[in-house]
Amino acid sequence: MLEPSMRWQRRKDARPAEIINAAISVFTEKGYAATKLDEVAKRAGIAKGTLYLYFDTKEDIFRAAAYHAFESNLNAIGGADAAPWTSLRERLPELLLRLLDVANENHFPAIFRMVISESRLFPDLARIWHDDVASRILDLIAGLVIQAQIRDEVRNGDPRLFAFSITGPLLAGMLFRETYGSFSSYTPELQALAVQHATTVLDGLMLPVQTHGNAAT
Amino acid sequence: MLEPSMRWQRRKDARPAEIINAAISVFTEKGYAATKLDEVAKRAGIAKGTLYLYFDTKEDIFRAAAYHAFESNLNAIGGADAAPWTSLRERLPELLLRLLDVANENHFPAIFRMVISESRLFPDLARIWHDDVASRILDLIAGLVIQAQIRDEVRNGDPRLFAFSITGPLLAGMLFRETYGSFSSYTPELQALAVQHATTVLDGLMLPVQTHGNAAT
Amino acid sequence: MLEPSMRWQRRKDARPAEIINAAISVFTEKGYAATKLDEVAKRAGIAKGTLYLYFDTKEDIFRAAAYHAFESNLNAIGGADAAPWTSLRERLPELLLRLLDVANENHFPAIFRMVISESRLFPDLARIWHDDVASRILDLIAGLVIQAQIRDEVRNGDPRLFAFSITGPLLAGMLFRETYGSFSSYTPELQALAVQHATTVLDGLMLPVQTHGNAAT
Amino acid sequence: MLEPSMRWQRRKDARPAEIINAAISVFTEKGYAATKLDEVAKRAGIAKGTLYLYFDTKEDIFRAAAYHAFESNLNAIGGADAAPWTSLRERLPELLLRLLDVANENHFPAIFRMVISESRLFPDLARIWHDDVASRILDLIAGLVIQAQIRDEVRNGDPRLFAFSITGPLLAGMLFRETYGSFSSYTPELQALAVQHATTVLDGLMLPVQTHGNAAT
DNA sequence: AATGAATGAGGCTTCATTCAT
DNA sequence: CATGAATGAAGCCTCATTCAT
Repeated sequence: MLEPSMRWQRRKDARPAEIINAAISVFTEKGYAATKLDEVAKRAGIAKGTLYLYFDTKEDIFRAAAYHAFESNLNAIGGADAAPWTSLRERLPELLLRLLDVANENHFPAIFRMVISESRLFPDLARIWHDDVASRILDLIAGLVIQAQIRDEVRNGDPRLFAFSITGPLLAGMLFRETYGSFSSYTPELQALAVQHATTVLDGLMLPVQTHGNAAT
Repeated sequence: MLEPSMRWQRRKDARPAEIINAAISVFTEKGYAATKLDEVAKRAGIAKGTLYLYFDTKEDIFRAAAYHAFESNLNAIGGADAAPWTSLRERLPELLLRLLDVANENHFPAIFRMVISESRLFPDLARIWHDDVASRILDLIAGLVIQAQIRDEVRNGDPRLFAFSITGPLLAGMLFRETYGSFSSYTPELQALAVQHATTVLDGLMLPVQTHGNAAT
Repeated sequence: MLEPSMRWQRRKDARPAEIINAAISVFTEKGYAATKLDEVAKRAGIAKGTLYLYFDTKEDIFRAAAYHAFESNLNAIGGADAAPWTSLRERLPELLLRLLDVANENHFPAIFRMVISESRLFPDLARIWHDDVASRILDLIAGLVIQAQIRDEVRNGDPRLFAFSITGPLLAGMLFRETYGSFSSYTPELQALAVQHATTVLDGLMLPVQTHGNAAT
Repeated sequence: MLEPSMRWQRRKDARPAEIINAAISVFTEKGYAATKLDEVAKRAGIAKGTLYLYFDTKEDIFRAAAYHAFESNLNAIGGADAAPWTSLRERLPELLLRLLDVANENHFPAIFRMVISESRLFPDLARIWHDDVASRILDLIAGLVIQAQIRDEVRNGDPRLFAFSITGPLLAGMLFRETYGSFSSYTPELQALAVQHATTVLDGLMLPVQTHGNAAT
């Protein structure tokens, strides 16, 4: 009596998730306008009309897919914050690597790219991504900077701009791979970028000036 | 090796600049798919049919507009390279500010955003942008880094990744403004970001440890 | 000559009355095209698929519903004919009132309206309604008129056209209420119309001319 | 110089009317839902897409067609009112005949039938028809009755219900022809109906009771 | 017999493209 | 050269019908 038609029931429950996953893959690949619902349905292994049993419009499907994609990234952000309090110097390298992992696991680059692409057509989605993902990451980093400033570990300066200095290169690297990855002869290795940038942003590019010799021309 | 930009010079002079400019404005605003040729024609002050006297398809118009937009950025890159050789420390702050100015003058953020958005639909355009704009900027910066490394001004490390450390935050800031600018309560001031980031990336976030001796290795 | 209504008796008993009743209610409310079988099923308290155990197509359901609705009106007509023979003057008022009652009891106005609406799409249904309902009512009235003419009670004239004179106002009143009833500030009271029209059609609108003598009571 | 492209211009001006005429013919024939815009376009001699140069939606086309159809009937009503003041007895016969002519010239029966059919889907249209056409005709007739009552020409009674007595048979006759005309073996001749009904409604069906003989059983 | 999830043909609507003027 | 009315292919969406359970 509990499951009168278990297989169907299970499908019915699973359908929305299947559709959303298919939708995410097509929307991130083609963009909203160039996505045909036939294609979404095909990837979900169903007929076009079946989509409408679970969603009302193409826009609805897109929103549901976006929300879902946002959510996984949103949830992941909290996890990155769990580290114990140590100095920024000790913490930053692993934090950047962890952000990278989390980002890749959650298709962050592709979704971020989609947000950029569709933000004009769906400003509310861009706002949600901004509020729930982008701003949170920046706040997380800026918060660490502020505490390090309080501890006199980090120099004076706008912590929010420091957050851009810290995360910007990784973001740029992700977008580079996402946008040119299919053909660029040189694509940045993100792990290496994270490691090197952690050192760079902490201690700077400059070598200490040699006390006896001269530095530049 | 002659002029790679020759590619899109073809027939350029035969095409009214108004169409190209109108097209750039609409395409960057709405994206390729959401752009209607009616709108392009209206902004160009001509009838829709007239577009077809100069271009064969919507795609052609888009390519021409993109080429033209690329070109202005491409030309601007050379100018940024004209500075005399001084130390990176002296040069970087002004270079970043100059890049910022040049970028804004040439609508770099909007065009970059468009390239990101349409790179899947027009991979060849993304490749051209990559080859002629993105890679050149990175090469320019990486070149400066290499020279500074040779002079023992800059520490060892992958110069290309250093180029990401140097330019990434500005890029991220531009995209932030471009994408969330219309509603974000906090948008980074790019001038301030350039100035602060120049210092940050040169000397690092860290304050020298105030013990008694010297700060870093 | 046997039973023309036999046509739609076929399989009638095999079909749940709930479906037919639900169908009548939806079809008369929305019309054929705007009726969704989902709605019919819901009103019948069954699943949509169950409809197809009893009917082959939407059209079948519509026909069955129409037949059923016709039948109740058809049966009712006979009843109206049961009165004993008296003069038309005595009989007409009560006949009109009775027709009105019978019509309302059998949802005649709504069904008539449906017949009018769908007669182009289902001319065979319109024909059945015409043969079995409309013509019979007209024949019934015309028959009374003819008998009254034979008795020199009623003036010469086409009895069929007289039947229109007798029944037309009531029909118009019903349609008026059916079509504009939901918003008209003035809707005719059908009982009052029947009473007044009976007098009007029997004796005319005109008052006897007041010359010297008097004509009627 | 006045007409740079006269034929096109003329077409552009004429298009809406052509479309509306085609639309009226299809909508009155098939009803709103069963009408395909392909069919409307075909009858208008244009492609489907062309409809959208002049109207926004199917509903818009329907409304425009309905308004146009209403308007011609509305305009016609005024004309029927132009007669000089005489007695109702003298005036009614010609008035009914004129109403008939006017109705037929303006496709009144078909449009009325359409209003009945679509009044649920377009209650606002039904209201307009009610306010501008149906009520006006009734008011016109009721007004004549009232004046005749004031002149002691017509008996006491609700003038509005009298208006139903006067016009209802003609309306019923029109609907009869409209609905069953294609197959009915007997369809009322409307001219004859108008003439006979004028007499009937003025003087009644009844013959004056014979002074010496007796009439009925 | 009953269910209701799934299907896909068909209609409305958009807009790049054509072409008569 | 320029126009803008006209076109029709293509995509979203609905809903009658099917079918696995």
